[in-house]
Amino acid sequence: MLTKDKTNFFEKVYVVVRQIPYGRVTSYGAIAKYLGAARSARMVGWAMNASHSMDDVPAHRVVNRKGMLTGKFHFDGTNLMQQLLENEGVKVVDNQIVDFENYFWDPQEEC
DNA sequence: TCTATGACTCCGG
DNA sequence: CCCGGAGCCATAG
Repeated sequence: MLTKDKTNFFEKVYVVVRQIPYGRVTSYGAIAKYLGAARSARMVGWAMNASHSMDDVPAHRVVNRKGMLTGKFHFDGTNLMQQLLENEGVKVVDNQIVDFENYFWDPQEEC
C-alpha cells in the first residue's frame, strides 16, 4: 500500500477524483482520458469500487457520461450518493444529475 | 495463461 | 433522446 505498487492505476484515479472541486462532478471517461486510458473508463469504475477503503475519494462526484448515478447502488445507503450531491448543491432527479453539463468538471481544466 | 466480470462508452437503428 | 449490441482494458479467480 505504501509506495505506488501496482495500484498506480487506482491511485491515479483517486488523485483525479480528489481534485474534483466542491459541487462539481465528472465522468469516468473524462478521468480515464486524463489518465491516458480513455478506453478504460470501466477501469475507473473498478478503481472506484476499490475506493471504498479510502474515504478521501468522493466517488459520488463521479458519474457516467449521461450524468446518471450508476454507482449509487454501490454506496452504503440507497440514496446516499444522491444526498451527497444534493448536499453540495447538485440537483439529482431520478438518479440523474440536472444540468449535468453545467456541473461537469474536466480534470484537464484544473491544469 | 485463460476466462469472467464490470460504478463505461461508442455505434447503429 | 432511447434501445440494443459490440468494443476495450485492467483486476480477480
